[in-house]
Amino acid sequence: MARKTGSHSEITGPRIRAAAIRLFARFGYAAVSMRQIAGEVGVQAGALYLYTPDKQTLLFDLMRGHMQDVLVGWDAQPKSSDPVDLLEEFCRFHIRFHLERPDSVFIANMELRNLEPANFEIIEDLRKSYEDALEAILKAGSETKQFTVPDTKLATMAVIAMLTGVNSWYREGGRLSRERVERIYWNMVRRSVGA
Amino acid sequence: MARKTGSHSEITGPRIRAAAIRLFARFGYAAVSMRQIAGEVGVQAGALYLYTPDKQTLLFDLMRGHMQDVLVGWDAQPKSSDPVDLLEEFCRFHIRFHLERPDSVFIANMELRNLEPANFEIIEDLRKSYEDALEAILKAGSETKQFTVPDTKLATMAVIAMLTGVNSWYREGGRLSRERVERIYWNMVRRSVGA
DNA sequence: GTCTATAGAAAGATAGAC
DNA sequence: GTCTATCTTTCTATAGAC
Repeated sequence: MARKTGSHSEITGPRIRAAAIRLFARFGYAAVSMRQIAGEVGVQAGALYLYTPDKQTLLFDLMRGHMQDVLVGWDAQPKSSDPVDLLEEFCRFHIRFHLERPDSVFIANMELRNLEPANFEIIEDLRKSYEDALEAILKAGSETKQFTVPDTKLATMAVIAMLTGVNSWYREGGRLSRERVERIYWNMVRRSVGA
Repeated sequence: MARKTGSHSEITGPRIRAAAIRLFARFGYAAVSMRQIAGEVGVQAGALYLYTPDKQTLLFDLMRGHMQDVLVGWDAQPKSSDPVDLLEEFCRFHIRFHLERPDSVFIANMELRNLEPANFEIIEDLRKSYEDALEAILKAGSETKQFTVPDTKLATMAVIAMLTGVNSWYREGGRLSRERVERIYWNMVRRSVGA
C-alpha cells in the first residue's frame, strides 16, 4: 500500500494478456484498439508497449501460448495402449481442455488470417502437430481393425471439427453437464469411426 | 463502347458484393477498408455509398443473403420420406452447398460478432431455422428407432460442426473428389447417429 | 453514376516528463 | 513503470463538380 504508482511488471503483463484474450475473442483482433486493452487493464495505451513490441506480436504470443498449452496438456495426459481407449481419452481431453478456455480457442480458430505470414506458419505447424496426434490414434486403430475409416486424414479433420464445435453452443450450468456432454460426444465419435 | 464513364448500376452492385465477400473472407470485416473494396471494383470509395448506406449494412446484406440461400437451397431439394435417406440428402446437400461458396460460409461463421445487435438477431434466427431442419430429421428417425441419439439438439450441433468442417481443409482438385468426400462424411454421420 | 476533395474521428506507435 | 502529449496514418462517410 506504500505507492499509488510504481512497479507492477509482474502483475501488469498477465493482466494485459488476459484483457487482450477477452477483447480479441469478443470483438476480433482487428476491431480492438490498443487503447481498449489498456482501458481494461487500467493503464494508458503507451504503457502496453513495455510488454509487447506491437499489437501483432501480442496476438501471436497469445496464439502460440494457446497452441503450446494444448500440446503440453495432451502430452501430460495418462494414456492407454488400446486405440479405442486412447481415442476416448483424446475426445474427453479435447472437450475438457477447450471448454476450459473458450476465449483462447476462439482466437486460435478465428484470428489466423490476421497473423503475418511468418507467424502464421509457426501457428499452423503447432496445429498440425495436434492433428497428427489424433491421426496417429486413428491409424493405429485402423491397423488393428478396431476402427473402420477409409481415410484417416479426413476422419481426423471430421472428428476435430465435431469436438471443437462444442464450444459454439455449450454453456456452463446449462441443460447438460460437462461429463454428460463428454460421454455423448465420445459415443458419436466412437461410432463414427466404426469402433 | 460509346462511353468511358457513365451508368453501370446493374453491374457495379454485384461486383461490389463479390469483392466484399472475397475481401471480408480473406482479411476479416474489421480489417478491410471501403477503399480496398472500391479498389477491387475499380471505382472510388465514395461511389460505394450509392449501393450501400454504410459498411455495416453491406456486411449484414451479405450474411442475410447467404443464410437465405441456404434455406431456399434446402427447401428446393427433393426429399425422401425415410429419415435415413433424408439425413443422407441433408449431409450431401450441406457439403455440396458449402463447398460451392466457401467465402460466404466463412463470413457467415466468422463475422457474427461484427454485427450490430439488431442485425445479429436476424442472422441468428435464420441460422436457427437451418439447424431446426436437421433436428427435425434426427427427431423423426429417433421416434422410428432408426437413429440412436440421446439428445437431438446436441447431435444436431455435432453433425453440423462436422459437416461444415469440410470447408476448412477441402481444396478443389485435391486428393479426394467431392463425391468421395460426401460419401465418407455421410458414412461417418450415419454411424454417429447409430443408423 | 462516378469523380475529387475533405471533414472528422480514431488508430498504432513514440518521446520525454515524473 | 506509467503518464501525458503528440506524430503520422488511415479510416468512414459526405459534399459538390462533372
